[in-house]
Amino acid sequence: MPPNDDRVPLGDFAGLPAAPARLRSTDIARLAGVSVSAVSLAFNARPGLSETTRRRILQVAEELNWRPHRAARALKGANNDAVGLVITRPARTLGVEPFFAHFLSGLQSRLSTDGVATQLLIVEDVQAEMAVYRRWAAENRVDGLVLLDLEVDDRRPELIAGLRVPAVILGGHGAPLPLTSVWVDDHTAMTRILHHLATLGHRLVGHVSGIPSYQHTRRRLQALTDARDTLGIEVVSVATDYSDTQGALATRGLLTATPRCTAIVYDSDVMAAAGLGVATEMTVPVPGELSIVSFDDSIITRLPHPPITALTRDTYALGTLTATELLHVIAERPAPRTLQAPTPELVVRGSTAPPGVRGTECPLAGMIPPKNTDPDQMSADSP
Amino acid sequence: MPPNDDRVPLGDFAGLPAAPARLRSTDIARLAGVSVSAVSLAFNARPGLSETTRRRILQVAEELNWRPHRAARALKGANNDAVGLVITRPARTLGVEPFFAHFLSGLQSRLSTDGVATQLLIVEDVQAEMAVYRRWAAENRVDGLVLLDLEVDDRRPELIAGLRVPAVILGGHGAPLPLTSVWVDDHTAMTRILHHLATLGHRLVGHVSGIPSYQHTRRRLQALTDARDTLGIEVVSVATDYSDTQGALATRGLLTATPRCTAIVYDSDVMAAAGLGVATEMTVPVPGELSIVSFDDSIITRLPHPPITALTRDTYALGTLTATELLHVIAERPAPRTLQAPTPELVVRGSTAPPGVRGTECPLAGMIPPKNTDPDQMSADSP
DNA sequence: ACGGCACACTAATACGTTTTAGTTGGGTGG
DNA sequence: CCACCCAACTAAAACGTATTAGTGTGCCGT
Repeated sequence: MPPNDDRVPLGDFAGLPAAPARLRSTDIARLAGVSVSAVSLAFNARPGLSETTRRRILQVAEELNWRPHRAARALKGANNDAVGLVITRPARTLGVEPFFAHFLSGLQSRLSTDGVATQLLIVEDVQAEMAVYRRWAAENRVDGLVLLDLEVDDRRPELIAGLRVPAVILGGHGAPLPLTSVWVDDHTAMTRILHHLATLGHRLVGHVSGIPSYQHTRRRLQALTDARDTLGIEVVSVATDYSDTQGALATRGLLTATPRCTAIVYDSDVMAAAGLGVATEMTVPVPGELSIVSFDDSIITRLPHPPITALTRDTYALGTLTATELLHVIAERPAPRTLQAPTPELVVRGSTAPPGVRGTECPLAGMIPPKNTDPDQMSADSP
Repeated sequence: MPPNDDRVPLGDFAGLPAAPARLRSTDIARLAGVSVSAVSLAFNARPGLSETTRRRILQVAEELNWRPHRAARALKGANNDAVGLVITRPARTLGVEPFFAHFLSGLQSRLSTDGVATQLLIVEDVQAEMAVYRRWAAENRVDGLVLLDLEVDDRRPELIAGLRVPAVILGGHGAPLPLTSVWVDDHTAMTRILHHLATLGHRLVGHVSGIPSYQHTRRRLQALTDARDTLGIEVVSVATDYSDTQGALATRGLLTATPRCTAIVYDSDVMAAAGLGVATEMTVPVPGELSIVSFDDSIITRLPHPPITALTRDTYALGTLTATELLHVIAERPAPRTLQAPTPELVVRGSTAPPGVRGTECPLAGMIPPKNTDPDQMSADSP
């Protein structure tokens, strides 16, 4: 029996509840009076067709809203027009972290200009994450991958390189990596913060750090160690999981210790804001008796009073940069290289001041902007 | 020439830089001593194989990290294990809005339990969005779609229904829709806010609304109109695009008008926080002379001082609910139905109080939560 | 002892493209 | 006038799996 010649190729299905028959390239070919090969050539912009024929084919296809079936196309080794992004943090906390949303927006925005979509998946742990990479590679599901939160001794780059999937790592640096990497100079960035605090006169500084196994956390910690000699600053670091809960807890711990630090640096905006809340609650005036700096900037650091001094970087742009690099890796398969994103700049706001300046009898006076509406204190994003 | 019998099926490629040959079901079949059909039966859990054979096949596949090529599988009409989500808001603002991040987290988290990924795409306008739906449908790229931000005369549901793609709409209600929809009773929710304000004694209330063409915005506006008769409240509404900039602008406008409203309701948490900033800047005490309520709750409403009274809902759960429903629609293709998500509950915090109550000489006294540090207590003090 | 039948499995074909290897038909140079 | 070539197109062979229609077995009841 000849294959499905009984299909209605162009039924008038207006108003019919029955599903319309799927069009195939043969249908287009027939209507355009050419062969299927010609249709393929037209759609892939390959030479071997007269301009008139090509246009006729495309027009017929356009009229019928026909497009090559992507599975059939992928079967021949074509691109998937999709890149994968697997996230291993707990899903609940994901929405809280502005970094992800911004990064994802930038990433997807750049990819969209090439018609590439993002495959997003949330998993429990690194074990599951690696299983997903295996699966996707075996299934040929994505054209490329983005790796987040590179750890110290991370086995994922090796796995992915072995699977021969194009990928870009965010945050990798140091040991030669088998994959292209985009990284940020956290050391210099952290040093900027400490330099600011040292200039103000702070000598004992607290640090509420993120997950210590992440490479970028390590770079920040290294900067703290180096500052001891360079800037004469002593730093007490507390590790957390980036949650506001742990950020608050760590703050409470730092503020009850003696001698008490006069400034605290937070590895994320969420924790910084939570820390500010704790300080307020404990009636520790900010910035009168405690200066607060956030390593990450977002709406969360700009909204509280006082607004929080923070390192600002264009996370959205970091996403587009990563996307551009990934598209390049997919297209050209170049040798791995390491790319540096711009180092975050310090934006001084109301939460930092010289240490030990007591407020008036109203313990919160320092937090309240004076009657005048001096815009510099409120929102100006420059030192 | 026989097809690719020259391929090395099981080369020892350890350490070889050359890409390993892709395994196919024939390779697994040969190693397991069965036919390709048997491999297929094993992988699709179909009857017709002895348990021993099935296990042997699966084990061989496992050892080689082989999995059916998804394109070939999709060619036979199988699922894509991916649903599509097209977003039409400007990419830059996306990261700012916690709603999206939470919703997406919940959605993807639920989908992940079924191994389904999300295809994310950001586009410029509705025109482009509909083109994407057309393309994805023609290409057979996704198993289902999620529609956001349903507008008043929205043509998208009709299009998607015509394309025969399973889909779930978020926010649709009223006119019979051709697709399953998950909606929230914004009318009742808004009425809860207004009731709270009316009880406190407010009579003139400002409203900083979101995009007016959205259906959920319409429902909220209707509640405002109804409140005029029911609660004796007069409401002045200002339309914005959900950005903090426009939220601040609208607030400034409302606060300089005479007579000045004694409370402002914001359609989003970002705008509410921005509004609080403006009020502080203009030295309008909150909640002394101005009460502030946010329609959406997030970390942004909880962090400022005073923390902002808000309608709280589990956006994450809204995402999982939508995902569950979509998976159901994909699997069963039931007739369209309308599903109601839980109505948001009002959480009274420090930003609302009876109108016209001046504070002490320290204008922020009312804003500071008491010594206790229990966040639950901060939000549980309902009227 | 034999038809029948369930079971375990296989051969062959279909899915809808892309690609390779042709096949025309007309023009061109010698 | 012929050999040759090029442009324009087509026929047929992949791509890797799922499925349908079988093919042998061994077992059962009568």
